[in-house]
Amino acid sequence: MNKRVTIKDIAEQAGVSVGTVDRVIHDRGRVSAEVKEKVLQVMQALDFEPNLIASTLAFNRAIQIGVLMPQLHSDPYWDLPLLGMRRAQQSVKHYGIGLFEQMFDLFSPQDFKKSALALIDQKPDALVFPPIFLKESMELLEHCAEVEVPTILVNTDVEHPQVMSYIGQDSYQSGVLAGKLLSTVMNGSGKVLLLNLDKESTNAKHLMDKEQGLRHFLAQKDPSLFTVLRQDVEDFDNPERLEALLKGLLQQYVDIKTVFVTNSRAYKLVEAIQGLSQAHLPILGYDLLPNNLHFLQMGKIDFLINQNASYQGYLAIKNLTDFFIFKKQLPRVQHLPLDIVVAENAAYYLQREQGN
Amino acid sequence: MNKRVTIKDIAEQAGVSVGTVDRVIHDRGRVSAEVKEKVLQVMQALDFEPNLIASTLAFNRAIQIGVLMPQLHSDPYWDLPLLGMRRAQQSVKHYGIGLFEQMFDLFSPQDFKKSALALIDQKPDALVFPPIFLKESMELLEHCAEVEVPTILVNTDVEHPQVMSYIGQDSYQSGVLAGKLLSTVMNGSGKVLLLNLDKESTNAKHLMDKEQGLRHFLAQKDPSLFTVLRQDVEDFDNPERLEALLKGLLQQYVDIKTVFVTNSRAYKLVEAIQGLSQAHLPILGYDLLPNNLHFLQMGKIDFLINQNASYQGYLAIKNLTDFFIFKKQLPRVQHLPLDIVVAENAAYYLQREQGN
DNA sequence: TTAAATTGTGTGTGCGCACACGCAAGAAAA
DNA sequence: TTTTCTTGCGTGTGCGCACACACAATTTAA
Repeated sequence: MNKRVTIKDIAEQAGVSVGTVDRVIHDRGRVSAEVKEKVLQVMQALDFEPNLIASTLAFNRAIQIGVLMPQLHSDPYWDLPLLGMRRAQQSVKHYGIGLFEQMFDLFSPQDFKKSALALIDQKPDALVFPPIFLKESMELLEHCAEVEVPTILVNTDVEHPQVMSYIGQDSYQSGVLAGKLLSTVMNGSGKVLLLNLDKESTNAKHLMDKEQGLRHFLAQKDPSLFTVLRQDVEDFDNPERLEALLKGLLQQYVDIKTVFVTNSRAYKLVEAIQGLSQAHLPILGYDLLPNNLHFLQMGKIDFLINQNASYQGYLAIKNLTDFFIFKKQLPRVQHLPLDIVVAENAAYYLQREQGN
Repeated sequence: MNKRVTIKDIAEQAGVSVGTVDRVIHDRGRVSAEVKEKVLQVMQALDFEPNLIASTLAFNRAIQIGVLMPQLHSDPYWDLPLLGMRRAQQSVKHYGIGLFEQMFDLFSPQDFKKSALALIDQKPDALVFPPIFLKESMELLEHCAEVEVPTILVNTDVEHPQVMSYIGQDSYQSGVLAGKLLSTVMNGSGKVLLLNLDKESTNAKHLMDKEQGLRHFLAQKDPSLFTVLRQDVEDFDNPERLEALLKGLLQQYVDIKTVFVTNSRAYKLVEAIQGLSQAHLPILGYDLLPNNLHFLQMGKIDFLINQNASYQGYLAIKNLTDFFIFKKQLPRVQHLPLDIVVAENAAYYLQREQGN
């Protein structure tokens, strides 16, 4: 049990005071070149690792993380990352990490902009948000650059020097994975109905990437056996229209063997076609929303790909703690696992979503 | 930003000294009933949460966790939890958490016993081990009870009052999951060849549970369509015998449509039957060993169920940190997710195994 | 009845570090 | 030359808590 090396040890060994060592460590200047060199040398020799516990205690400053997220309960998917962040905050609050939450209307770029400004006004030490609206997000990042606020993006990535880290899904690959799963249930050939149940522009990039991934996978398997039919539905909250649409498509294209819902709204499809009595139509969707899980257990949904939305939020806060408290470098991109969830292993993921 | 409540605040409010508050908090006695009551009341009223950072700093005592694991590199599976523990230790070492590692021969109960005694002699503050040998493990737990060392089990659970927590897989459910996956690739009917590539007794319980899970799932689907053929192979390190065995079985039972390798040794099967030229035989195995992943990418293995062996070790250490440092209650049982890993989503899990 | 043990309380020190301040010596400006 | 700045160091305090110790007031034992 060799005791840990402290700055006091360094000071003694180097023949200086702890104050000087401190100045070297924090590069505060006011140290002669020779002394600085000597101290660094001793630190190296003794393999000094600062005691982060003592450090944070002495630092004694609150770190406020600004969080800009869609209004809670406006969409079940978007609740997940926010709840993950709150859980993470609970577990790191003793480091003095706090959250400023600012919500915006999921479908209003103007509100996003307004909320962003309100948040920046609070002078947070860091910022976390999903760049749902590209133009407004770039403006926000510019603003962050000016006031030097490091930023973590969740859900969607965007290229900008101010972005310290992106935490989220790999949409293309999740399309590939969907292709793999769907092809195993299609018995050799058939058509995949790809349903985008989303408003234009909100997630355009992700949806396109998923489609690409799916198509590439199926093409590489055998383009003559597998085909894809895409259908965009902005009016996804209208069950009657959805049912009619699907009924029509299934009549028109008898080789539709399976449905790929490209976001977390598979449950809306299932709800809409409850009445449609016909042979089981395998459905693949995304994310462990309560409604999705319900239909998964009932056998109405066959696969869910879990994008770990809750964990995205959790990680964002954890990473910022690593950055501020433990002085760690963060990776520019962190893709989360694409969990394949079926009825038989859903319980574990659900538990994790809630507990972390 | 309402400042956090400190024991000093409590002391002032209660009209006593901080020493007294301290005695109340730690229940050290030497406080009159009325004063104690008053202090507790004030703590409640001010919603006092101790500053764990300051607490661990002042506590200033190393906590040593005894780790009893199979010899490193004796079996690729068993490396994973140990490496997970080491990673976890790195990330919590500033709390003064250290590991005493003691290795034992995976196939020798005597050596297990000897190593256990050696470890206990070091007087660790807690103990982590997989109860591979039931009898010897119960003895060890008795010993732990005497010297009052709390214990966390990994990989396998055992009922004993001294067991604070079990972290591991749910074998039965993983058999169910295997059944689900295999039935989707069997196209409606067929025989599953269940291969236990293990020495008697080492993991008997797990293997039986998995078989049960598989059988129950298939029976509930349709017992007339799906059958299971079990084959135990202790001599799994002999590729020739393995190849001959499989060849024979495939000739004898032409309806074998898929193979379920019940532990991490699927790669041994694949290596053995490389030569066997025949139609693709879907294989399901366990765990993200390098060899397994290699064959997964090549398409020789179709599914791996990830039991998160590395994460088991990681969690064990993390949980003990929560227990000792953050005074958290631990759940008696923590089942880890059963990740379904295919070539298309393997990368993420691999990354996590290495990084956590 | 006196000595010894116990109970109830306050004070003080240290954990390792961050940071403000003080102070001397030399450099630059007046 | 005197004054003001700058550079290069050391000292001191505090972060919030754990724990040892001191000491008076009892209570118990001898």
